[in-house]
Amino acid sequence: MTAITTIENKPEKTRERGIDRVLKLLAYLNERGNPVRVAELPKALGAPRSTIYELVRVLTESGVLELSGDDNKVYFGKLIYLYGINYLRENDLVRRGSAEVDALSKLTGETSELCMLHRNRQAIVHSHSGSRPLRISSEVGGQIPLPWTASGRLLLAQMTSSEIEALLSPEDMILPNKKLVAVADFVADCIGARGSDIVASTGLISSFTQCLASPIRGLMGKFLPPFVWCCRWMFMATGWRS
Amino acid sequence: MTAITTIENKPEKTRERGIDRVLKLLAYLNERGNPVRVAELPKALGAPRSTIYELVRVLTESGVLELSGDDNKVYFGKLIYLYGINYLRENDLVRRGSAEVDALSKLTGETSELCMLHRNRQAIVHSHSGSRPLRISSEVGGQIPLPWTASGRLLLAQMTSSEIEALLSPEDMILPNKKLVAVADFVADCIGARGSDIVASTGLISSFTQCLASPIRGLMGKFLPPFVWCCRWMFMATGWRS
DNA sequence: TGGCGTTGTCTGGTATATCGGACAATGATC
DNA sequence: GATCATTGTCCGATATACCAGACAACGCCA
Repeated sequence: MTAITTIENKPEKTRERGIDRVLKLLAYLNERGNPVRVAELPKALGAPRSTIYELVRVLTESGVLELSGDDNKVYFGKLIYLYGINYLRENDLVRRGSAEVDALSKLTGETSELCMLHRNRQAIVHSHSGSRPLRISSEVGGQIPLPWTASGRLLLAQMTSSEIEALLSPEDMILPNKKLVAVADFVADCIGARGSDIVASTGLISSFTQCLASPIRGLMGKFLPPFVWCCRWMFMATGWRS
Repeated sequence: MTAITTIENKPEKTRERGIDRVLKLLAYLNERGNPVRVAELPKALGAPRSTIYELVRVLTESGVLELSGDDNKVYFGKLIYLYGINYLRENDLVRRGSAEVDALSKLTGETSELCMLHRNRQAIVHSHSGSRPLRISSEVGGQIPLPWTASGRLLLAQMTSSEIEALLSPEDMILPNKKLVAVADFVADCIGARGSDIVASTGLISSFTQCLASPIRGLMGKFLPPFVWCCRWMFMATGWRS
């Protein structure tokens, strides 16, 4: 469910600092969402082969990345997971939000998820699948195009039209059912979601699916900077019980 | 529950690559387990002030780290969390292990935790608190001295005596009740745990507490390299029901 | 079996990141 | 108000990381 993008391979002869390359490498792996062959990283990241092999060596030695499989694929390692759960110790939002999502899912029997805006996608931070035999859910860590869901509209509700348009890529405007979402319509939906406590969408990901999304606000009703969080429910329309 | 260590500040005039400094910085924050003032990092990491301020700037800009509070403290950012949950997509062990831990906790009513060996500590990867009014648990992400628990003994069971001794620091041999664990006794416990399916300890962290630990093995009964995983139960002795 | 493309490692040159130290701003103390 | 210690930024020198390109090994294909 994730789109693959390749970083522009500008043949400009500027050296790049190793740290910057590492950050891009991690972002790329996150964007891909699965292990990637080391050999394809130089081209994907627009970096020299020797540089990439050396960075991967350093990062796998430290445990930040791990090599897997027979064809020299690389992905996030357990150290990153360990560091990541440290984040929760100082950030109640994800912990409490996850607990609320679990509770909501049990209450309604439907898939509930905690999402955040990450770059130009929505990232699934926590997910609790519904209990009904037929249900839909996203994979935790996955990144979904914003135009596909009500939560996508809600996450962009506080932005200006030009800010919203800057985040959209042509391939993300195409729904899984191949239908095209008009940019103008999507922008209007986002702006229309402004100030709403709940936003709904129907039949975007597939027929009969509905998405309800609700913003997570900070104190005094303000959105948490940078306005990235929301809670959403994904369910088959036929099974909803209020 | 974490011990604070400072990286040796050797005044050797060797420059250090930025990536290496970043990895040490992340490891230090993980070890500390809470936000740290940026100003104390140079000394803690044995690095020049300008270098550290620059690295922190780059990492906070990218979202890997976040600044918090009024006194310029830094800790892991949401990007690290996001990258970390990606790890789960390709690593069933943590996901299934966490589910098992949850199930075990519900079954027994006691605190259950998934742990791994990380450097010279045991790291709490997942925890599910018991349901009884009085219960003990560790904080996810926290790192606990190995001599304090049965799981510590189990995690080191496959090592040689000298390997075990190399991992022990004097301050970790002191229990929360101020009693000193003899290195020789601890090493004997570890070696004694070899091949066991379950290891128990009583009254280490506090009187009346018991810890049961069980190894997580790979196929063919082998420990998963590098033999880092186990599941443990922490409970008050008076409440145990088999 | 030979040719080809890809992968992974290695090496020396040079562009620049790292560093020490200077300096200004800030807050605490006397 | 002066002094002191600490913090955070800045700058030029230089140690070295980054890079292009060479090379060996490997697998695939005709």
